[in-house]
Amino acid sequence: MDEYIEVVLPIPIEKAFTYKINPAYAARLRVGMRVAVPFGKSKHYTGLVYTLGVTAPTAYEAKEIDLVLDEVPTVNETQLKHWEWIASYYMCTLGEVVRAALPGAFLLESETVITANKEAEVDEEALRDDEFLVFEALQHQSSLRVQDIMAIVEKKNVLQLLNRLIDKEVIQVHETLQEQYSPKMVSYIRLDAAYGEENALEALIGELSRAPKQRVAVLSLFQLQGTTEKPVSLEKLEKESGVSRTVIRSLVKKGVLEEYQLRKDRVSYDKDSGTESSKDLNPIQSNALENIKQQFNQDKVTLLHGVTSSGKTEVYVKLIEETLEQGKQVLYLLPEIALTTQLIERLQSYFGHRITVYHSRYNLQERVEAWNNVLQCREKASIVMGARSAMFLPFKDLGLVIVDEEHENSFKQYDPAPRYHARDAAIVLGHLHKAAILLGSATPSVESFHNARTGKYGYARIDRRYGEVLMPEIELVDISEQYRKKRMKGHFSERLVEEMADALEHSGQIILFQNRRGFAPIVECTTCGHSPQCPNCDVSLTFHQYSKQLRCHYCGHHYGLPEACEACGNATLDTKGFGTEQVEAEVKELFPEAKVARMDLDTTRGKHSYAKIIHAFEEQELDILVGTQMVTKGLDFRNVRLVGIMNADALLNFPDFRAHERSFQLLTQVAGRAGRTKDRGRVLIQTYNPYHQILQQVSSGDYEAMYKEQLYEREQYKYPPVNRIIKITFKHKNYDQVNEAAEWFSQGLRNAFRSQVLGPEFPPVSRIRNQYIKNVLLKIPGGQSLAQTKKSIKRIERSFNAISKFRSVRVIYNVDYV
DNA sequence: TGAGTAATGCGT
DNA sequence: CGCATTACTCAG
Repeated sequence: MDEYIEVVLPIPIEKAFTYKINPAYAARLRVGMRVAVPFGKSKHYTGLVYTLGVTAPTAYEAKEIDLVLDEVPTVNETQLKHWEWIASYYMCTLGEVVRAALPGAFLLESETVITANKEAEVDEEALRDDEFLVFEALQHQSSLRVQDIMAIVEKKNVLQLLNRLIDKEVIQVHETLQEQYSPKMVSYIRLDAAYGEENALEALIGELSRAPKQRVAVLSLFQLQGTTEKPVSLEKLEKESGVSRTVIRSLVKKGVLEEYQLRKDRVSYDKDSGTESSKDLNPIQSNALENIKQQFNQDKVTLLHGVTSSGKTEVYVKLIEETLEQGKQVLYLLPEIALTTQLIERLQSYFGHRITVYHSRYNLQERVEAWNNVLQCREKASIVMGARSAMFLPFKDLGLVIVDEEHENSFKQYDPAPRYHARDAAIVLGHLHKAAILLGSATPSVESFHNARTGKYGYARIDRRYGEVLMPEIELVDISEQYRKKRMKGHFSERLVEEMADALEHSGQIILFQNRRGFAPIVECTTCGHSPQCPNCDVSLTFHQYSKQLRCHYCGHHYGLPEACEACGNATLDTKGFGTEQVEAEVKELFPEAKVARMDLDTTRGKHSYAKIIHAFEEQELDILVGTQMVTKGLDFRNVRLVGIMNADALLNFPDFRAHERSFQLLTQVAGRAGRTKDRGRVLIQTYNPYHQILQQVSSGDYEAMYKEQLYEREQYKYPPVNRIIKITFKHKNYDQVNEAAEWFSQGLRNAFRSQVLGPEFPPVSRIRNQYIKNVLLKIPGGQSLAQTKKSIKRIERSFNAISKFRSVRVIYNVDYV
């Protein structure tokens, strides 16, 4: 009797696929193991075993799996449950969740490999130009990938070419499947066993008298082995003896030394770190801690609302300690951007080697190791700190989930699917494990605060900064008035320049925040008003001074700044608006003595560049740091005396129901960077509109006023938290088709939901990478069943897809769109 | 999603 | 007409 299983593939297809299994495998197959399976005509994919022992399909002949890739399941049942929830809640396929959840190295895909056909004689004369190019390339390289061929012949479609080459018996094609993960091996050196005896060694030294370098190597090794019990690595021996690796290798060849390999963890910390005991809490913190524990006892998700630098981390540390004592695991989620070495080091000083860090800057191999550490419940994975994808790790027994900076909207994945909110998905995960769940923020999201207010969540508050540090003094500067009086120096008001000079004089540091990178967002011809646009997207190109380039921030298209206007030919191009680059340039002019650095997407591309800038600022090698959002998150600099916000209006005027909430959060967070020690910090906010409610609320630090006002507005206009929203996006390269499709779909929605449908509307940037975009917003009132609503949407989608002209329009769902 | 195939477009 | 590009279908 053949046995059959269901397999989930990491592709956006709703259903699982049935495969036949070799009876030899049947006994050891478990749900959650990875298997390699053939899929389609030539592809092989990695899939996850989803159901065992299903009945044989009748409608088709199931294929047989290629290979079982695991000894033990890579994914546990709790994870599968959690992923199913994500797929159904966020309206995507389980396969898409699997793709996002598993480290890339776990998901092997077959690749077509092209090799020369050694058997057949090739008649070079009979080859066409492009065929000859491939033939020639194969004389130098033993194998080529399809993408290599594309590069060689500079064409996208190489299928016909390959087929001709196969016919002419020039090449052979086959599929390979390779495990991408390999443990890191380190070479170690020891004396060959034959020289274990003292006199043998002495004789050896004598023998080597004519090879001084080799002799030094042997002596150093002997010395190293004498001082430590640990094995001596090749690298260490090289360093200690000052002898090159060729000399050592020649000794290995002679049989004097022996080289052997040991597996090494890519991610490891000193065993000694983490000995520091946790700090005693001040009364306010202990109070909060007690409060939190009480809420936990009632199984409530709890919101810790603590102002910037109030010492929330210390409270977390206490909770983590207690969880570890119960032998349970801890998940500590942070937005990517806040995962700075600063915070990680701080936690490591308490918990050291018990922490595993998991985020996007880790490479494939490191992620696999982290995954396996969690899977095996190793001590070093007792605490996992990471960005949103860390919650996909194979936890067995979570006792505590912390979501820090809970309000950050970067917790919501935007593209590709699954478009999940890590905070909300982590809460669900926590519930599955029956773990305690804590959300932390200085500026909670309106949603979470609302949940706390209505009693759904527990609530604890710390409203004073740690160590009696005062909240910074916030001053609003009216730049429209300054412009009128011609008091502005570039984009700097008189007040800001004064305060900067003062800060520098007292050797305090300064952070300047401008929410735009590049030099100027728009270049405009003063003669004809033309401004260069991106050919692929509906946006003006941003000017970048350092590269003298115009650049599109959506598709990356760029070219050198033209000398003259492309439309009228006059050399009268001017810039409009300003970004971080320009702020940096102006600062350098205003304060030529000061050391200035810039921190934005452009300066933090490299793997370590981010850490470098932060480190330099920490060590006070820099006086002024100019940056985008990046400077607002989780950084803790002792010596910042002044924070300047170059233009608050750019934030406030965002066309989005969350713009005000977000502005409040962002401004409060940046402001919080100032004065983290005894000296009271100063914050200057430049704006055209100093009487704006939000700015008033920021300067008085009145979170509740902001909350009340926002809640009122959202009740009026039926936005979250009173309603849920699903954004449905339509994408197609044809303008009319998007319009028609969106119109048809929203008509269907209106029939079902009437006035709850908003749009369709073009977003501010209505074309990206040559795709036109139109959005429809569906508002779902509190009482309405979400599951039922989604079913109706799916039903509409089915009839939508039945219309052939709509089928090529991509439909994207974004549930709880932020 | 991505590979294969059918349908359509393009230049001579 | 021969080839290349694009659209569409389907996978176990």
